[in-house]
Amino acid sequence: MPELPEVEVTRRRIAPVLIGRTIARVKTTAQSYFFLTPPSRLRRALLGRSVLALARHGKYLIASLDDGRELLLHLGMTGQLFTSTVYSPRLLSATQRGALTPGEQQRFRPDAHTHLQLGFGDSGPELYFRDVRKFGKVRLLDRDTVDPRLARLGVDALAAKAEHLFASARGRRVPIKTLLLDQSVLAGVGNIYADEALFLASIRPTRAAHRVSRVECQRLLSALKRVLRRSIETGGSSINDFVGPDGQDGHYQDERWVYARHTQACKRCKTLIERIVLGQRSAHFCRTCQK
DNA sequence: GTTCCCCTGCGG
DNA sequence: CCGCAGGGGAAC
Repeated sequence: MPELPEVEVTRRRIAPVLIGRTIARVKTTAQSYFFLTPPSRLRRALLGRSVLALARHGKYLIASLDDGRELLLHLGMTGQLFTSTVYSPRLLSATQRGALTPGEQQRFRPDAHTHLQLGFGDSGPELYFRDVRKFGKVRLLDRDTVDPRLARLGVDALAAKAEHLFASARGRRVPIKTLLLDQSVLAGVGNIYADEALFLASIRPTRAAHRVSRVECQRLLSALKRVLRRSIETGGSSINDFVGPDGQDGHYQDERWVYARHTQACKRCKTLIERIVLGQRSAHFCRTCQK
């Protein structure tokens, strides 16, 4: 679900309510592969700690603890990180939503999908990490240890240079979209923004990476950065599950050109947007605008 | 390189 | 019942 913009929106809104507060209560669900660090160890390690800084690399959030350790967070497909002061229907299942009378609000109640709850030594809001599908990840990193997942990440997409993309594409026969989604090439790009950037650069997602010229790589990366920045500005994309940490939906979905618009007319040329499958993921494009 | 898997819920 | 979902890793 969340790509770079949604993770960055989350980081910016969570940081002020997380940094500098002493963790006084930790609750977790039972062990599952969501926990790369066993929940019992996580509870012990976090108690009494505070967070000094919250950074992002690609789709990972990295909280620096005051004892030199780090907490890695990944939202996977359905991860939601938010505070107890928020309310959003996206935090409820459809059944629960249906039981609400229109306009009714209720405080979030931690449920079986709320895998991590942090309470603090003041009267301020608690922090929740909820994830229905459990594709998200939490890991405690000891001082001076390197997480192999982080180590494999390429340059953050917002900091990348076109020459890097071109060099990474050379000799690669994979579809250009598959290359964009490769986190060891550009960290942070996911399905929505790969499709959107390829549309804006007029390149078909299926084109072999080595057939994308240097100039096209420049256009592609510049389109990608533009799309990512604009999405951050508008609070990210709320198409299925994403809810901002303050409970607000993002609005970038209103500006998309192709993602999940298959069977609808291209906003530029009226050709029907197509949906194909590429590397087990859906890809959306306009065959008139993209070559 | 593909292919399958992890998991839960929604909508046709 | 089936297919689908902003993720990623491991196994052929």
